[in-house]
Amino acid sequence: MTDAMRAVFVELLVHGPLSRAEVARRLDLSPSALTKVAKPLLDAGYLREQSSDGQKGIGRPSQPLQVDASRSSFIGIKLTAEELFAVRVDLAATVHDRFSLPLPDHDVDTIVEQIAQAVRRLSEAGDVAGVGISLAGTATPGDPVVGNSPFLGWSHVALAKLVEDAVGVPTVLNNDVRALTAAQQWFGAGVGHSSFALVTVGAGIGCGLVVEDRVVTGRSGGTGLIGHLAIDDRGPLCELGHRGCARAFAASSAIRRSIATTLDRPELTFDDCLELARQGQPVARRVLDDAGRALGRVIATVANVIGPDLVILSGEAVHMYDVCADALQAALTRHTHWTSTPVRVTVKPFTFDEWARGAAVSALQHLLLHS
Amino acid sequence: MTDAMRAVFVELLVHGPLSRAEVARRLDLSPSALTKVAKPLLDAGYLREQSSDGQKGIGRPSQPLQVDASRSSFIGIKLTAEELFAVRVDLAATVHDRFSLPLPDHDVDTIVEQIAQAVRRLSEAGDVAGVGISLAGTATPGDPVVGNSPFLGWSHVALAKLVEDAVGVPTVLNNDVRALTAAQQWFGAGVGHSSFALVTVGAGIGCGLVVEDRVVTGRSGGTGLIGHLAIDDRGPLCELGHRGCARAFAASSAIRRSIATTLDRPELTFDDCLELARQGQPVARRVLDDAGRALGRVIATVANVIGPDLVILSGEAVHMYDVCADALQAALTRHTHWTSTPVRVTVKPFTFDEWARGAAVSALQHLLLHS
DNA sequence: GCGACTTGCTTGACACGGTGAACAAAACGG
DNA sequence: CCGTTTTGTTCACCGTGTCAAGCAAGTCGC
Repeated sequence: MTDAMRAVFVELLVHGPLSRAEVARRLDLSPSALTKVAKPLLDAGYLREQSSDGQKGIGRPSQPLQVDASRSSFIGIKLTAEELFAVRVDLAATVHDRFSLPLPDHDVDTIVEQIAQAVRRLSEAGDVAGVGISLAGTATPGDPVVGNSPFLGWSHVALAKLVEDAVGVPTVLNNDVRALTAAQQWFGAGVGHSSFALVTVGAGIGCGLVVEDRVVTGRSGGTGLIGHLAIDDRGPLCELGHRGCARAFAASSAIRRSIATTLDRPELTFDDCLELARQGQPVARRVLDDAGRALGRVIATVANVIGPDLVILSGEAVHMYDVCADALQAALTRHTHWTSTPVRVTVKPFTFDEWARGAAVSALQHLLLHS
Repeated sequence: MTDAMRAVFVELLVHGPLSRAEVARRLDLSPSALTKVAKPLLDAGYLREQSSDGQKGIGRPSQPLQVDASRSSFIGIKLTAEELFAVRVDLAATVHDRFSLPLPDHDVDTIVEQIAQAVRRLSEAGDVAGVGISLAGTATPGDPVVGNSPFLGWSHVALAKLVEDAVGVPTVLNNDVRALTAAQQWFGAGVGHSSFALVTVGAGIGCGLVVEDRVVTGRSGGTGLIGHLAIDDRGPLCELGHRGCARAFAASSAIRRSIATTLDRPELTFDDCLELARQGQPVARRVLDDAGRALGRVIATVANVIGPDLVILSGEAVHMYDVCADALQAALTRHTHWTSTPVRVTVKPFTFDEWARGAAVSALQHLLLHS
């Protein structure tokens, strides 16, 4: 696998079917290089030649090349405190199968065994080229060790090596938000943008960054630690005792708790709260406006600091967006630096699969680019 | 000039004298490649061979290579509303000469003529390989056009082309903070860090970023727009009407004004104010503590978002650091995300030359890497 | 309907940057 | 003085991509 082959393959994988000529232009290669490079990929079945373009135009019609996505599979696994979610995806990151298992305890051996079981179960349909594991905490592709994971109580656990030994498949670790960012970069709203941010809302608030086509890994794996960004020092308290930080305003649990306690209706779920706000219930309305404002300000802060082309909003609680969109956009405009126009915000609907899918894409990316 | 030659040259330029073997290891090249690559650079006089290492050790002693910094010169120019500051530097970014001119008006032709005059004056001592121009506003190396410069009242001015035509030397534009960041990356505190942030304090508050060894250029050239980051919505007003934004707390003019008006002593300079705070004058003390807190929070925000190895603090007003270090560090610790340790902050003394020097380094970097 | 034109793709000779193996050089240490 | 270690050089070679040329397959104009 030469550099050019990798680049051609990735270009076709990410930017869909393209003619050789077009790929050559994009990668700044000669047309002849493309014939030469595409040949072995076609022979090996990684690429297919689409019959005709359909596009009428002057000159010889192009014969677009396309990646045969079914040519190999990856497994992605997201670890949470209670459960393990696994998916099997093809090269285009389409989910073909899923599986989940409870995690009875946080013992390393137990978890490795559960992971191995999930991998075996999802490998029944055919060979798997790589396994990606994502979790909240410090982990990076290229390092087989989980640095620190508060929710599992782990530090310095060589998880990738243990799993590799157990299942015999190359294994890549990553932080969950960064994995999701990788998925957006190649197969989501980030395609075509060399620089974007992904902001997630859910149990917490996270942020992943892509700068000049590279997923950013900060010092000791920590980037996008915006959950505790201070918004208003008279706001509600978060679990760490900060007053008015972003997650105290906008995390789903904080929103639910705030509305449920004020209304003295402890049975309310998060979605009930959204519904109340939609109906105009004043307390719910106010809490969600505050949440929207906080998110708008978080997004503005990220946008001011790094100047991304685009901010993608996602996470388990993104569906709250339509309830607080006005407050969010207003705050975004208000806090955007005066020399810029507000950054474009794209809302990406979320299913819980996304976390595991991100892990799979993370493995795919790493194995494709660094081996 | 092959890629390898460029890489070797840059490695030697930035990381001082190194033996061929060491360079080969760092750049992942074979030793033989190094002999081959170094030959033409030595012959052309761009590299010199240091006689002996001095380092005693086993094995054949190494013959370190070193860039002959005097081999070529660059001119850097910083434009402000009233004046133009120019310096001539060598390849190691050492300033050898300086020159300044007033800018009678902001007419494009006038300014081009003044720039040409400065370049001619500084070229008397010998040929110049490139000119870099930095200014507050949107400009990037690689684009000959100044997108927008509020203080000059310019938009879409092809300054680089005009200057190139006038002086016959390749010309590179850049935003001033980004140019300063480039200088720190190759010749300052950023050397050896693949990811760092530069925060400047002075008339405004700015921020430049280096992520994975690349100076970040955001959407339409805007990165690090942290001057108006909201700190406390009960704080002082800035000139744009924001209450309690970073520059309303920590810009030098804001600090001076705040102390001078409270004490009703309009004659006080910024440095007088620092002296008062040093002596414990309560009003000055409070204003500078607030400024330190604001800066600490700005730094924490940047550090949380991108996770740099290091934050370099600089700018015309950095010398205020020793007056507000405690407040700054306290705020930094308080607002750093709980899973991280506070980022290391390095204070870089500042002379006004630095802006122009940054412009020169910016040109040097761009011409070396992209041609 | 035929040639002119345009664009896509392929072929084969070739240039060139970098590697690997072998070796020379320059120190140290017993 | 000879092994050991590390640095640096030489030279044959290989592999990757370019260049020039030509073929392929369509549209356009007359």
